[in-house]
Amino acid sequence: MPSGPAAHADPARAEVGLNAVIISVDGTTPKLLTVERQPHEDGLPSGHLDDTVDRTLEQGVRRLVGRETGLPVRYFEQLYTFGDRNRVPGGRSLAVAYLALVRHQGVQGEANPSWRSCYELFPWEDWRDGPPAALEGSVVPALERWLACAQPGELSTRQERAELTFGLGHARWDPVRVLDRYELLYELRLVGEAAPVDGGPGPGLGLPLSLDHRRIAAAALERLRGKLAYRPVVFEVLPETFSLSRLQQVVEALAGQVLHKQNFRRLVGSANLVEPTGEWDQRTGGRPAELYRFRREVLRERPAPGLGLRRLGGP
Amino acid sequence: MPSGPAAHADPARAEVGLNAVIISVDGTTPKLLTVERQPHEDGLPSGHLDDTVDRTLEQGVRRLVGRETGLPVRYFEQLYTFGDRNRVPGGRSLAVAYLALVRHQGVQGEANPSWRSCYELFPWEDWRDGPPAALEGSVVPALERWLACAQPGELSTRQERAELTFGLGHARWDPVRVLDRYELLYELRLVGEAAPVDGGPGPGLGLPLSLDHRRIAAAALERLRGKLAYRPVVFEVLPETFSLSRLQQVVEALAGQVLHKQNFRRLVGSANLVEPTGEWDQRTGGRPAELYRFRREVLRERPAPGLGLRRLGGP
DNA sequence: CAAACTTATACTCTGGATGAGCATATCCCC
DNA sequence: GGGGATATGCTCATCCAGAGTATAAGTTTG
Repeated sequence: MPSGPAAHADPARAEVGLNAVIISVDGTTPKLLTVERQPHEDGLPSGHLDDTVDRTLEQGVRRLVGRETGLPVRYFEQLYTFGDRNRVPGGRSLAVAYLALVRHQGVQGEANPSWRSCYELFPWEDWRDGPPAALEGSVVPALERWLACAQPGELSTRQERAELTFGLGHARWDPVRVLDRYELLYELRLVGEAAPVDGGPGPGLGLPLSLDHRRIAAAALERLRGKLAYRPVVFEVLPETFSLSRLQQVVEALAGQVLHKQNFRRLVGSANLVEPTGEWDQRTGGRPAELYRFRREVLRERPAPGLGLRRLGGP
Repeated sequence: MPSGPAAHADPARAEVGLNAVIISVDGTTPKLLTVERQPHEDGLPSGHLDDTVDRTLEQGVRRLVGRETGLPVRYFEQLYTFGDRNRVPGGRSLAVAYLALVRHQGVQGEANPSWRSCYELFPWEDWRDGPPAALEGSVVPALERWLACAQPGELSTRQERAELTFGLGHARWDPVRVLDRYELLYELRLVGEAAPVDGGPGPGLGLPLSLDHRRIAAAALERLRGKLAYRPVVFEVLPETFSLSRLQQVVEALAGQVLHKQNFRRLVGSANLVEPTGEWDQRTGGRPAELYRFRREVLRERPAPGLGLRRLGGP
């Protein structure tokens, strides 16, 4: 914020870019929206702040998402502002990134928007069917090479970092540390945006995006997973009514982890975030499930009590 | 981020402002640095991004802090980007706010920098000597008036929000919810920046700052208190060596809460964040205290294990 | 139609972390 | 050397998260 009207040397007016990481859950798959930025190169929906119409940053993002996707966004949250001069070719571009949550629905438009599984971008993040193949197959060997070529003094530090980041050794996998993991893989040149190292495994892990967009997506997934535990954000990707099993399914999809069913129910119940509707879902294939509704009043009670999952507890 | 070089209609170039909330601890008082922006009006150190010298946003803040205060900053963290068009008089100003931590030392300069107690700005946030006077004296009565004039449907919602935000009724005081509290007080017109309501208490609670700077400071304190629990940030305001009591004192100052001494030690010990130096502080006035040093290696182990205070546990 | 299976829901047990108190050690000051 | 103050070590109760077991209420199948 300027100390005065800053009349003199025109201090660095910068273009204000906006990026949106739009996330939804389709069945059991968490998805994010990409657009075609070049032929055969996808990236996040992006645009610029337009001073003539956007009163706030969030309104700018809202306009941008509307234009590129037409999706009705149910939740916005500012993620981070990127301002490195060398971040994009051609000089400074300041970009404010937002996380947006929507209920899943189809999209089409001239920018070729499409839904991508989050785990297409981050194949090592989905532990619902046990340790992901990408971990054992690519990450662990690469980590071992990285440890092998460490300076003697660095070794224990590298080792500890690797174990904590990827939950190896004694450490437990922490679903939230998405960005840490992406950045370590970037250092290891295991993801496509980083130029592959000689003799490294060919194409790189996961689907690359333009520029640093996959990094931004990692930050978004990290933020979302973190928030699941202490803010009621899941409900923004769910329909009006849902069974508790569906709620758990969606949380598991986003967290990339299976949860203990009974304990999940206990927590949801004690958090007082949902109320029964009296209706029942008959299409379960077993005993019908009661349908619940999010008690949206809790959003007014500002310190929203959260889902109760204090730590995303895995099995 | 631009889809192309954006040559055409010059999409909304904005001035990029920078704000810094510089925090340290002086004895048992957490302090933040203000500068004189107008005669008799203090605010946060602010400036603009300078494209010719600042390669990154953080470098811009570093330069700004250096110019206005000369303080050596030990930790930077981006807080939030404010972009409302009507935020400051005279059109859009985009401002990126940063939290900065320094070891305490004197400052002087032409902008009249001075250290202010955080609790001069937020008198209701310091619970170390029991419930703060400002709570009982001003906040609670104002909350009761606010509840009294609620619509019938709103009452329970308002009540729940008031209780959760300020730890009244069954709810416990949560040291982290600094911003929630400030914003509620702003709505109640209890803080000086908001125009006083008719019949409201005169001057408003706490020291006001320019524009929305006190709100930014609240966001900073909230972030810092939150981080105390899971990232080793306290050490950035402490000297190289310190006793465990001093460490606890500083945490208590920032958290605005007294902690159980024995449990604090247990946690610090198990978190493995500090190591004994073998030296002893003789000036304790009692049994000498062993001096410890932060194991700075843990910062390399990226998912920094945190202080162990999973919740800032009060008595 | 009954057995087998699937899914939902309820209750119990256990280990660990957290909150709180008691006890001891080592200094200073009088 | 006793009292006060601070540091440090240990124990106990409580709560909660993780994990297991049991029951209810449907669908599918022989």
